[in-house]
Amino acid sequence: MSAASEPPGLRADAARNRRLLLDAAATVFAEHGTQASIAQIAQQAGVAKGTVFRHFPTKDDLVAAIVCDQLDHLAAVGTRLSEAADPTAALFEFMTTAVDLQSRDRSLCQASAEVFADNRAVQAAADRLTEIAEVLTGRAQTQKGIRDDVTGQDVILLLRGIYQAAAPLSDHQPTLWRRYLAVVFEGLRSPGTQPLPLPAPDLFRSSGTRVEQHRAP
Amino acid sequence: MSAASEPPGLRADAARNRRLLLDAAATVFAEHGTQASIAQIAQQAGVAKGTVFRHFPTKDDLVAAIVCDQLDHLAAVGTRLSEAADPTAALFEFMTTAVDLQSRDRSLCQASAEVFADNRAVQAAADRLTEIAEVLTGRAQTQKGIRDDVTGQDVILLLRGIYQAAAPLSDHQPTLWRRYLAVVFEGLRSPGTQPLPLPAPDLFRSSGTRVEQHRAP
DNA sequence: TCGAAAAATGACCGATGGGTCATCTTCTGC
DNA sequence: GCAGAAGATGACCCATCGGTCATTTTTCGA
Repeated sequence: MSAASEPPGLRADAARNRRLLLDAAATVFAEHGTQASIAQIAQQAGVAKGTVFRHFPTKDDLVAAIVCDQLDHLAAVGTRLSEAADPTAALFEFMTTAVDLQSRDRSLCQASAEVFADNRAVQAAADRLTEIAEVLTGRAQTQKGIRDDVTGQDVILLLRGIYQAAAPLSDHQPTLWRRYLAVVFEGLRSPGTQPLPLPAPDLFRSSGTRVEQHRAP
Repeated sequence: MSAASEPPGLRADAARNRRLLLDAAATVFAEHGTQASIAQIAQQAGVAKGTVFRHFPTKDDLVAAIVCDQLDHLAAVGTRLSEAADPTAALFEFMTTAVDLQSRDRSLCQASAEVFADNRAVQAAADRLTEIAEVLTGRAQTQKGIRDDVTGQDVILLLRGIYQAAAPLSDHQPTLWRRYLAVVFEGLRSPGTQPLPLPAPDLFRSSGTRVEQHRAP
């Protein structure tokens, strides 16, 4: 996808190594999270450490490339589902896919909160994803499938929560998240006993630039 | 509480420093999470680094002490609420308190998944807390306040998820978690459109020993 | 085929952070 | 108020990790 597409003018060996690196990073980050070391990824790719930094100036750049790919993949799924016949079922399927993806890739969930609130590319990918979630949510609301005081942004944030709820037991019960997805979706379904407290989160200022969300550790 | 209670036979200065250390650690871990360094805590306590290791042989021991205190505090709140007149409201208040505590203490949520699945003391405290959650949940179910196919363990895990959903925006909207607590509680309320998928998680084997849950990174 | 540019390499650097230990300080029982 | 034990100190050790760079290897157009 976007980050994985080779920049033009690369020498043959460079292009090959770049692919190897992206594949290796995806694998290693998925399993060990973003705290995996550059050395680990270099080894997995069968390449020297210096080569990693030739392709990605900092570790964050590499993580960002991987995470953007995942977010774009999810956005593509969402786009496809936004034309489904049953909008509420489509939203549920979107959420299922998203949490499942998180459960298979430890880096995805980390990146959404950690270092990348201030990374341009990740921000943009996250915004695209939120946009799709907004569409899916809106369609389900039109169908009266879910309560109308939740937003796409709410849905995105809840995806993170659902995965994290089950995460402590993920080694033991890898699909436990389905249980909590069901609870949350039930909560989204009908207009509840009362409206939700607090306004929905809004990541955008009137100017269109994103609000700072988080400080890097 | 348990971990904070001074072991007997300590010299006066040792006892004083131990208190200073526990207070400092609670403060620093709450703000910066468990990745805060020992040096940082020593400085906050006004004590040399070596002193920290005299009182707590490893960093994990110190983190465990702090986390146990927090878990026990929460368990105490739960115990008090388990005698409330309105069990469903009591459960909701328990959950509110728990998520609020997480939002004020970054270490609490980290510790529940990270290094401490295999720490005796933390495990025991978590078990005590789960026990209380079980009672609160059971009472709310008897009152028909929440669906009867959720368990106290589910509630504990969901607490983590609720906090984590709002965490990416916690700097910007510190009480956003109330919104997602409302969604989840709505999901817990009445018997939904269908029973929850998957059996509830069960941390205990028939022997009573806890199942291994997570590998340390 | 050859030579220059591009890329790969891996030893190296500096910062960080957990943990140790010889030495100095403080407490406490007598 | 003294002696010896308990405790505090901080310099030090070592492993890890992100990142750099001089040197060597590979590519590829002419």
